[in-house]
Amino acid sequence: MGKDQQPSDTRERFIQAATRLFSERGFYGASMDQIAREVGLTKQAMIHHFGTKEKLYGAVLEDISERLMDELAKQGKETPVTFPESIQQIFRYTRKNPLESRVLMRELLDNRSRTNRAGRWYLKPFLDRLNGALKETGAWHKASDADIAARVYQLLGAISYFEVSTATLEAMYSSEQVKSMTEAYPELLAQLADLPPGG
Amino acid sequence: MGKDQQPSDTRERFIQAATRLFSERGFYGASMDQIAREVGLTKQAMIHHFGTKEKLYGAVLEDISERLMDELAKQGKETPVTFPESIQQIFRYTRKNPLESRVLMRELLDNRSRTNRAGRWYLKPFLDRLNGALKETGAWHKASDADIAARVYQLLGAISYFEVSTATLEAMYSSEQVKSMTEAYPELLAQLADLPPGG
DNA sequence: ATTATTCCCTACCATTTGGTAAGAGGTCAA
DNA sequence: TTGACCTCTTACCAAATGGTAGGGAATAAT
Repeated sequence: MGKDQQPSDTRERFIQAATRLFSERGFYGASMDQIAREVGLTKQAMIHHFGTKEKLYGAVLEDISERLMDELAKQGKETPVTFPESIQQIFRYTRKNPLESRVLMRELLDNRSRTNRAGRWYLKPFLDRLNGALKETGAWHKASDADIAARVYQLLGAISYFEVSTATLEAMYSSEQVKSMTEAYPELLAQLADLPPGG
Repeated sequence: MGKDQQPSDTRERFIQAATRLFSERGFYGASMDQIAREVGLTKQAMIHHFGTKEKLYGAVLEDISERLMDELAKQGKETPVTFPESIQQIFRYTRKNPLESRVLMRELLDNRSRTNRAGRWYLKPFLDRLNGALKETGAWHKASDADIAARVYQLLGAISYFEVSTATLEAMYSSEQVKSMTEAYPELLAQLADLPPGG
């Protein structure tokens, strides 16, 4: 937020560790002491940087949101890309950064109960950007904003859910099966992303 | 599990309260004291019935799994139903029972970190049943188990994710938009469920 | 040289956590 | 009537929780 926001390295390391622990155990399950010790500093050092646990968590979300935006920006820089490609890229990104998917998913779950005080929803710009991309796509020019948002959300849902549940899948099915599912998934996503709107 | 498993009413009430609080705050966020006070009894009374927090949680999962199976069984009783109809029914069910969706989603998230000791995965029969239903569908007869599981998982993912994130959606978009998205969603699901396998 | 600021520490603290110990009151069988 | 459960209670407990208070060392600004 305000301030100069120099990464300060230490701050960055706290955010990294917090991302890991929040992703594994959730907001309530991860303790400040744990996170700080992961970095090799004390809980109070962390409090010095972030103030409260809530604010630390906010910093983590902000960080994730930025990375997702960067990913999309990076993509569009050279070649104009299609919407399905964007979706596949997000999928690949979440595969490479599973921790962030988990934090995001948890945020959606916790959001309702934790006081949504700031009212600031860190992911909104990212979603708006995807919505815009879909709107530019052939059959979607005339689609309503709601239809567009629904499709985008469905795709993100499928992506997050897949990533998040991989561990469970592996416990239920053979790891070969999981592997072939994982490989087949981008194509499935692309199919769905290409599906024209409405019934 | 073992024992006679008489519902015992009190036990049932504990499970109900636990479902609510686990869905709102997750495994770590919900305290035994909170849950018990919700029922109007003491934490120790609850411990008497369930032993530990983990076991209480297990009972909650077991309960949810049973309800989902019942829902599918109820459906198939009179008319043979199509796979898309099953999916839509699950969607309607999760809409009516949002707490359970949330608990399920959280379970997927927590599963990895919490010692998956029992190795018992309460949802497996439910998933197997859906997989079976899809296999009976036209173009899916020859599809691989992995492809089938992938499709089922994608659909369940889209359903859970949608339900779970409704609160967040409402914070981001107008509630009218959310409403129309919600109404459009079953058709989207049916479309996806009808989509033939492979690329 | 001195002040202010940043970063991090030790020392606490009240509260809450999951869980144990021991027993009270009731029901039911022998 | 005795004794064995079952259900639920009060009384504890050690450990962990998020957070405060205050200071020490280094760096930067004056």
